[in-house]
Amino acid sequence: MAYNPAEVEAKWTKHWFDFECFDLDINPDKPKYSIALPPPNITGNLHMGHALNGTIQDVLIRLKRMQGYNVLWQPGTDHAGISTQIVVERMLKKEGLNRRDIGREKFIERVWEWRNESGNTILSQYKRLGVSFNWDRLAFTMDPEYVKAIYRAFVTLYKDGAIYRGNRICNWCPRCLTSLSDLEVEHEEEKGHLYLIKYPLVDNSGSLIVATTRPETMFGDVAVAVHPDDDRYKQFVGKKVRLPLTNREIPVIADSYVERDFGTGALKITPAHDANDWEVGQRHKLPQPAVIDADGKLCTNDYVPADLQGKDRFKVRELAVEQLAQQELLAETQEYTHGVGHCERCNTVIEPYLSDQWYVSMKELVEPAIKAVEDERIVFVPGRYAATYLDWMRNIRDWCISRQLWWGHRIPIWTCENGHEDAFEETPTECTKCGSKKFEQDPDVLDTWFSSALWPFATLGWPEENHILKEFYPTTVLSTAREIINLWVSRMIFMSFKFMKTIPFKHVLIHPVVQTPDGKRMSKSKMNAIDPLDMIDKYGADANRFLFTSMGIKGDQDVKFREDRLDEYKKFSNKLWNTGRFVLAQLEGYKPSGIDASKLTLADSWILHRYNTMLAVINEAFNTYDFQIVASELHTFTWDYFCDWYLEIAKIQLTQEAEGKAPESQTKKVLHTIFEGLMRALHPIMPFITEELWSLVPKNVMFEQLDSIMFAPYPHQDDRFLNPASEEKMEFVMRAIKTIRDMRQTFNVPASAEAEVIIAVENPQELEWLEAGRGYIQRLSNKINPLNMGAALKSPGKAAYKKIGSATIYIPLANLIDVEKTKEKLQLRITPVEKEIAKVKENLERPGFKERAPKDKVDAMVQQLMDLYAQLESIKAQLSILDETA
RNA sequence: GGACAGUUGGCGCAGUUGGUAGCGCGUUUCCUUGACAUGGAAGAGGCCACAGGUUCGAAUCCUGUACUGUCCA
Repeated sequence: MAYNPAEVEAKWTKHWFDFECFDLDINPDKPKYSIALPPPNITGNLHMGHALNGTIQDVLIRLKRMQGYNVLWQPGTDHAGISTQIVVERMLKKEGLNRRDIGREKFIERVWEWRNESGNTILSQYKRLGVSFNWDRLAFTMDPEYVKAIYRAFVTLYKDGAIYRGNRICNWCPRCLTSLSDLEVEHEEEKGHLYLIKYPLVDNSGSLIVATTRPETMFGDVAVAVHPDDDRYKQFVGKKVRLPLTNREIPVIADSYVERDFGTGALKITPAHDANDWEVGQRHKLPQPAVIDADGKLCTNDYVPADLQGKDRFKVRELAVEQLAQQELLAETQEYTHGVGHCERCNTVIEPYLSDQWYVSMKELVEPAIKAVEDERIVFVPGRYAATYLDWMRNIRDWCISRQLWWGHRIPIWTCENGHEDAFEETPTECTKCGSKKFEQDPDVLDTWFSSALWPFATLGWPEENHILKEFYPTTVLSTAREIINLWVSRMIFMSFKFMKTIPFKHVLIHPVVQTPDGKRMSKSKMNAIDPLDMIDKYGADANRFLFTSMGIKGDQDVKFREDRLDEYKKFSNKLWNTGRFVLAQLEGYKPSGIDASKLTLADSWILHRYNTMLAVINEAFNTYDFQIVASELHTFTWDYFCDWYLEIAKIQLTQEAEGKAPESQTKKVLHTIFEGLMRALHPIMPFITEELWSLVPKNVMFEQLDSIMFAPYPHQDDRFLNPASEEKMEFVMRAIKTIRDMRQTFNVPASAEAEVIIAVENPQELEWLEAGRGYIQRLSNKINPLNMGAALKSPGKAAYKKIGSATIYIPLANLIDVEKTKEKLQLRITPVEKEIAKVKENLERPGFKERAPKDKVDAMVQQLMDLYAQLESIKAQLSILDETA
């Protein structure tokens, strides 16, 4: 019977909500653990990054809840100024309207309507993953309480002089019609051209050739700059050139900003349309004529030739180049690849634009935030990302926080009729300076990241001081993507120091980027993104979560997404399911009770030992966020040890017991202990299937009362069941079994044929071990009859044989096999062993080895060589026996 | 241009302090045995990107090169 994830997932999602399992429960006696979910944007859809990150956080939250912590996982969304505005503007466009047609107030109403209908899509998508958010605490950056926090923060910073208005070049998106911070600009390598343009000297003594990628800005040129030490141009400094196409005269200046090796070493200076040029212009007190407007069109003013006014900047680039060529002022056009800034949201090419914007001064804010990471009060995992963060923070520039949008938090700066400007947390009634009652509010809104920067404490109620903030702040872990380190993590840290006087979180987990199977970044525009919801439909939420867990944190930067890995974990879900069906069938009517350690069989002791050592390993791996280890340990234990070996042995023990051939065993108790515990151990990773199976397992009274496995304790190593000796014994027995299986196949003994097996054992201890495992050997080595084991047994003559330890295993071949085929198979085994022997011999005979290497290493290698010789001899002897048989 | 990371069997990845290279998928052979064919058993398959260096010994440590990816300019 196959596992059906859809059914189980729907059932338990409903149960968890019906029983309010996800509501915040504050128990003052428990230690606290908290995580603030990086708020997805209301226009977003769940992508692989969300799914991976959501899984990591949920694994931690479920683990800590089971480990007895009082956990808070704060969910919510952010209002995403630009993205949301774009979405609603697009809807208006379909109605033939734009936002100015309906006005600011109506427009914002429309945005709220859209948000209330569609803004929680991503949260319901998260639900499919099984995340255990505190769903009763959903927050939104436009909630009235949250807005209070933003205005408190803004006004405080303003009063402290940390927020100021600046007139300078900002990143401008001519499509969104707003400024952007440096981080919202994406640089892409693009093939363009480097145009070499002749600027004739006014005194007719020749011309300077300047290099530019943007000839359309030339109308705003106010100078040509050369490096002061550049001998090629020294003589021209102070002279004037005539700006082509306009005939305006501009000076040649010297500035060490110019790179002599770039282009021709002569640079046009356009202060209004280039950030670096703006600085050069400031130094030389040059004017800043604007020639491109907010829409990205050439201005209608005296600087721009009449025939180009009002035309698009890219069109003008073509036209200008054409005209220059006609006038023989275009010296050369070179192919040139360079980085071009694009709007992160709409991909329009960014236009550097001179305007008034609001800035946050970073210098002081950043200081404690840098120190906290240097002192490791905040730890990045993997640690190398601390360098990324510190590098950014140490070279940080002031933050442009105003956006020319309507959707967002309107900047709370008000100016009275007499021109007095101030910041207010609430709409002012009276000017603080002149008592005027007439005000106008700044039209711009705040950068969405300004509000996100307050997320960890604003969601907990700040600026109100309440017990939740007190109990759960600072949060424990922040888990996020690395491209967000500068954009968000850094800002949360300095805002937390400013307003909470402490760190916002202790550990910052940076998860890998989920790439396409061929190692490319997934993106909607490239149409190569894989939808995690499709994957959940196809393979189940638990399989997806297991995959994400195995991608883990560890040290990886990128992981390639491959669907066949999901298929593997779907199979694992199915394996668990069927294991559950088998175990539950055995446990019908079983009442949990303690294990009597004195009655354990070899296999019982062994599996209990393995189980408990695994628990120690995964608990340790969780502490170091090494989720790969957690996933692989659980997978290996479940499948390779519990299913492949113990369950098969349990069948033997239970049959013998049922037939009265053995005394009452501990088998059911062991099956119960391990299976029940395994469900709890797997639960943080695979919440659905473990909840279903656990609900069916017989449980003790305490567990029976719980609404969910998520409230049961997480298993940990129980020292009473540690038994390393059982491992040594059992491994020897398993080796014997594997050897017999191998021999049967090597010698082509048909699976249906009963074979006699004789094991001669010199070492009495090994004989004892094999005797303890006699029943297992007989059954698991397939159709063995009879099985003779003893110290003084002799070779039965014409038989296949193989040595393990002091034991020689014989299988009389009689008429069981095809001699020629078997010889071929054996021949193939000689070369690898001979190669190995040569390698080890080379090691041993290497000059200096025996003298310098530690003795145990030398001994081990000698032993190894002897084993290899024995193997080789054995194969050769087998061949000669086969020859005789033929 | 600067920084970080990766390069191990056909594919995706593990390899802790240097000491016979492991796992999953795929592949070959065998097995319709009452938990599971989304399964079980046994195999085949690798000079660990390249070039130097340290060492008795390097996938592992150091230096450089190439390619891939990401972040920041």
